[in-house]
Formats: sequence, C-alpha cells, structure tokens
Amino acid sequence: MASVDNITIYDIAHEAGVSPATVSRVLTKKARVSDRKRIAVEALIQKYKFQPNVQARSLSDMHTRALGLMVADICNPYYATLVVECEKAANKRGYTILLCNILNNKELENANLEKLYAQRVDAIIQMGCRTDDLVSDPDYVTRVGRISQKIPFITTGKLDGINCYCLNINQAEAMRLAFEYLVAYGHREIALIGGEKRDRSSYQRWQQYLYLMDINHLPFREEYVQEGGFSVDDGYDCLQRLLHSSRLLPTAVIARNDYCAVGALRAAHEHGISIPGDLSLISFDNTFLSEIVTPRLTSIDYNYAAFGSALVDRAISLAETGNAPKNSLIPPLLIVRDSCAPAIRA
Amino acid sequence: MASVDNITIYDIAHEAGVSPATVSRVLTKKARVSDRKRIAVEALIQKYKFQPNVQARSLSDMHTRALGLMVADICNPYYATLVVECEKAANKRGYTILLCNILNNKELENANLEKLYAQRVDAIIQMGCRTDDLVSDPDYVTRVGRISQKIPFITTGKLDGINCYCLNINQAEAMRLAFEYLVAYGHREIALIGGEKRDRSSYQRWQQYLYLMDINHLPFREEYVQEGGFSVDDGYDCLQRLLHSSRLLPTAVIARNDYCAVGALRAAHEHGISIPGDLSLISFDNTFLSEIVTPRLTSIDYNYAAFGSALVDRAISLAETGNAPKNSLIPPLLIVRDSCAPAIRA
DNA sequence: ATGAAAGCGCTAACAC
DNA sequence: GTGTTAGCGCTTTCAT
Repeated sequence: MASVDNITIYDIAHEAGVSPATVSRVLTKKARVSDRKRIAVEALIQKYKFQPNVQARSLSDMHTRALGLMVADICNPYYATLVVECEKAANKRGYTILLCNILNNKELENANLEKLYAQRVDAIIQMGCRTDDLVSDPDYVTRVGRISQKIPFITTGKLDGINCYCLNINQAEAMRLAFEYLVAYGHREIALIGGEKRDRSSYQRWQQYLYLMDINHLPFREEYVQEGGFSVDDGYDCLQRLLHSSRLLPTAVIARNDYCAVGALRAAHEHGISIPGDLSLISFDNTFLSEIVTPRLTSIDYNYAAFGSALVDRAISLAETGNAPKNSLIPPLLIVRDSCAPAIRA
Repeated sequence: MASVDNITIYDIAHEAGVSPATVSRVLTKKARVSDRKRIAVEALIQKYKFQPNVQARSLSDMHTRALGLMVADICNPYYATLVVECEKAANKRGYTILLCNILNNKELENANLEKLYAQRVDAIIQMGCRTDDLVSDPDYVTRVGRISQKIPFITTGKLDGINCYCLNINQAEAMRLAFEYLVAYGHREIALIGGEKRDRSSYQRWQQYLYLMDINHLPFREEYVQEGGFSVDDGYDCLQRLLHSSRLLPTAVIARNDYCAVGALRAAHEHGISIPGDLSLISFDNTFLSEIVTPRLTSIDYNYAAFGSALVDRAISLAETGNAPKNSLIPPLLIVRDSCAPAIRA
C-alpha cells in the first residue's frame, strides 16, 4: 500500500534476480526482454509502486520529457483555455508542463526563455507577446534563434528569419466567417474595433476586412476602423470614438476579441444603443466571457482542444523525431449566439 | 555572445586551473573559496554563460528547486491570478513551477499528486478541489498523508488529520466585511446565494451569516439562503429561485463569488430589477469580472500577491529548513464599486 | 581553502 | 536476450 521510497532499479534487479539493465529495459520498452523476466520485474514494480527517478533518467538520456510553455498571461481566458488543452495533451504523452507567464514584460520574456533552456526542456512553445508582432523584434529573434538550434521552438505566432515552427490561427478565414455572417444578415455598414496593426493577427484581419469590404462593394469609411488595444477598456474607448466620430453609424461591429466586445457592450449600453437591436456585435476567441455577458456574444472559436494538442504533438514529435510540418493553420469556427441580428434597412 | 552548450564544471575548472569541486563551491556558495579563484571562476561562468545542469544537480543533492502547483482550474480567474502570483514569488527565489489542473476530476487529482511526487518536486501546493471539502475525503487524506511524509504539502484549504500546512482566507472576516457594509447601508433583508455547505468556505461564511443576522437582530428567512454551486448559471438559478420563493424580497444579496454575482446580474436584469437601485449585490474574489460587468461589482479581495507569495514562501522554507507556521489566515479586503446602494426603507 | 573521489539513479553501448 | 560497465554533470565527504 504505502509506496516505499528510495527504491532504485538496483533493488528491483536484485530482488528479481536480473541485472539493472534488464529493469531499465522493461521500463523504457526500448529493447526486448524475455517474458519470464519482464513479468517478474513488472510484478516488483507494481509491488513497490516503483517510479524511476526522472532526474537520473534525464541526466542519462538527455531528455527531460518536459515542455516549456511561455504564455502572455494565463489570466486571459484565451490563454488559460489553450494551456489547459496543452496540459491534457502533454499528460497523455507522459510529458510535464513548465509554465511561464510573460506578463507583457520583455525582460521577463527573455528571462523565461533562458530559464526554460536552462531547465533543458525538450521543446518550448510560446503563445503571445513578441511572437505576435507583425514585424519581429530583432533582439528577440536572435535570442530565440540561438536556442532553437538546440531545442525545437513552436509558436502560435511567428518569428522572422529563424528556424521555428508556427501553428497559426487562420485569421483571414476567421474574419471571413464573421464578416460574411454579418453580410448575410444584410449589414453594409460594418466597423472594426480594437487591436493594433503592429499585432500580426490584427493586421491580417484588417487586410481581410478591407478585401471583403471591397469585394462586397461596401463603401470603406476611415472612422469605421478604430484601432486600440485588446482590453475591455480599449473596446469601450473604440466604440465611444466610433459613435462620436461618425455621422452614419455602422449597423454592425466586429470586435478584436471578447474583451473588446465586452467593453463595446458597455459603451453601447451607456449610449442607449441596444445590442443586437440597434447594433450587431461579433467577436473573436469565444472565451467563457461570450457566454456570460448579456446578450451572449456571437464569437469565433478555434477548437482549443485541437489547437492545444496540435501544438503539443508538434513539439513532442519535433523533440523525439526531429521533424514536423513547419507551418500550418488552425481553422476557425463561427459560434452563433445572441449579439447579432438582421440589419434594419433605412 | 552565443552561449556555448555542453559545457560543464569540468571545462570551467580546467580553464580556470582549479578543481571541479571549487567550481561547484562558487556555484552553490555553500563553502568559502579564495577570492582569487572565485573571481577567475566567475569570469569564466560569465564568459561562457555557463548554466549548471539542473538534472545533475538535483540528482546529486536531492533537491529539484521545483514546486508542484495543483489547481482546480486555471481558467477560473481566481486561480489564474493566484497562480501568477505564486509563479512570481517562486521565480524570485529561483524555483520553477510545475502546474497541474485538477479539472474537478478525482482520478486526475490523484494522478497529478502522484505525478508531482514522481517528479520529486520540493513541495506541493494545492488550491481547490478535495482540499476545499468541509469534511475531507478519507481516500484523498490517505494519499496526501503518504506523500506529505516525504515532501511538504501546503493547501489553501485543509485536510483532516494529516500533517499538512494550511493557509486559509479568513472567511468569517470576509463575510463580516461584506455583511456589515450592507448593514451600514441600512439593509435588513439580506440574502445569500451560491456555494454549497459541503464546501468548507461556503459553510464558514454561512455560519458567519447566521451569526451576523442574529447579532444584528435581523430576522432569518429560510428562503434567503439559496445554495447552488459556483458558476454563473448557478448564480442565475439561485436568484431566480429566490425571487420566486419569497414574498418579501431582500434588498441585498451576497453572492458566493464573482461568477455567481454575474449570473445574479442576469437574473435581475431579466426581472427588470435594477442593481443597485432595487437590489444591492456584493460578491467575493474580486476577479477581473467584477471590473468588467455593468454595474461594476463591489467585491471582497484577498491581496493575491501577498497570498501567493505566502504560499510559496511557506513551501520553500518548509522544503529548505523544514519549518513554517502550520496554519494562518489571509485577511480579506473590501473593494467598493457600484453594485451596492443604501436600502430603500419602505 | 582546495583537490580527489565516491556517489546520486538511470540509460546505452558493448560484449557474450 | 542479458549482464557488465561506463558515463550523464553535479555535490559532498574526506583528506590534506
């Protein structure tokens, strides 16, 4: 019952009447062992609930079976959800997660990178911060470049000119889903709020927005694009500016993320604008926020479980076999709730 | 510039003309080394940006400088905030965090416990799940009991009858802050929604609620206490039941947490009840949710930074020196926002 | 103060 | 198939 500790493969080997190497072989399953010995050893492993010392194993075979996760901020439900899915996927394959929050601090980002490297993780996965930049910070590229020669580096963003693996959300498709949904509802005055063009995904969505406006023959209006960050307050400010700056109000708004949408909700509320009655609102990320506000938000989802396990699977197969597809795209998904309605034609 | 890898203390020792033991001594600072040699070694460490192999070090000195964090669900902002603070505190002391989500799954909870033990973390900190039970699950007590004989176990809850360290929020004081704030506003009909009595902190708050009702000479009404979980939907359901079951509506509601309060907000909205105009609402945890809903929620905060670093400091001093205070209480704090108003006396 | 040497517990050649 | 042995890179007695 009580797992005796400080037991080693030598103890097991001794009691089973075999050599330590044989015990190691049944542990790693990397070589064939006769049934008789294997069964004897397995029985003792059971009996003592023996768990091989991971540090010793790592020291010997140069693999830690640990994955470093660098994440912008786990307090953001988007990252939290993704991290949980990564953890599940890693568990399933016997890997451990080392979590580091970057907290929007470049010093910390550098330090975390070095730390994970010093911990000899088998691969590093980064989501957010400097991997989200439209044009990569050369200093960070250098740092990651050096490390990625030693261990695989996977990101949900990208880093120009180095050997890293990118698993991106298909932002153009995400925007298309949102946009066409609104168009199908008859909207023609469609605004875009939040985000920054120096952020790659914001930029890509903005490009796609321009393109879609164009092919749908909708008139582009400068003031319909309100840049401004990623927070609730940013969303609020953006909608405020939009409402004050335009004579022809939009009938629909595409928010950068659920945070921004929540801020927009508040601004609309203060202006006595009903959503979706007077204004349709759609957002990205489909975090739990979109479920809990009133009205519930129609939002773009990414299938977090598939996203997380794709990241981890890639990291692990890179660590173990050295190859994996260099880049690929996660397909987004439209989740319809209550924040959009048909446009009211004047 | 480029950190050469696979460099060991032997390389440093060789180049510095000293023995590996001396290099180890300057690394650990656990023994005196002559200034001359120390400086020479430090220079080489700088030069090569040498980082000692953590696995080798752990194997040798039996310390991993890693802390295992078991958390109910990182997607919950309460836990996310706490985890980030733990991480900061751990970083500051050179420790690494191994994160495990329990996800309300006893199998997973058991597995995570074993996993962290197998990883030889120097201490385990658990927040949530079975450490939150009013009466501890004997099976889990046994499991943790076995492990806590080997490594320190710290929790934000408790576990009956075993050698573990508890750092709890002062729930009675938290409830008192909320309650007296409402009383000072003239409220006499005060309801309590969400939570479950099998949850220890819910139970403690409920006890305190009864006590405070009593000493304030407020009449207790059965239907003013609506138990019902911890989610947004639970909060919604609780307020619904309350509104339907009582002829004399309360003028104030104390919600189990921000989630429940958000649900209550929705229920109130649907009933055309204005908050705080018709009904005051106060909640616990002071997560970012209380900032982003309308109206902003008055909520009880716990000083997460102090909470997180207290947990980690305790874990580390337990791991390093073997002693720390067995139990202590985190003082709560009232954060006033817009969801409460003076009672309207009929 | 410092060096030599013996582990820490495992894996991976290498022989047989 | 299986055992022997040499590391993996560090810390820590134990001498000196």
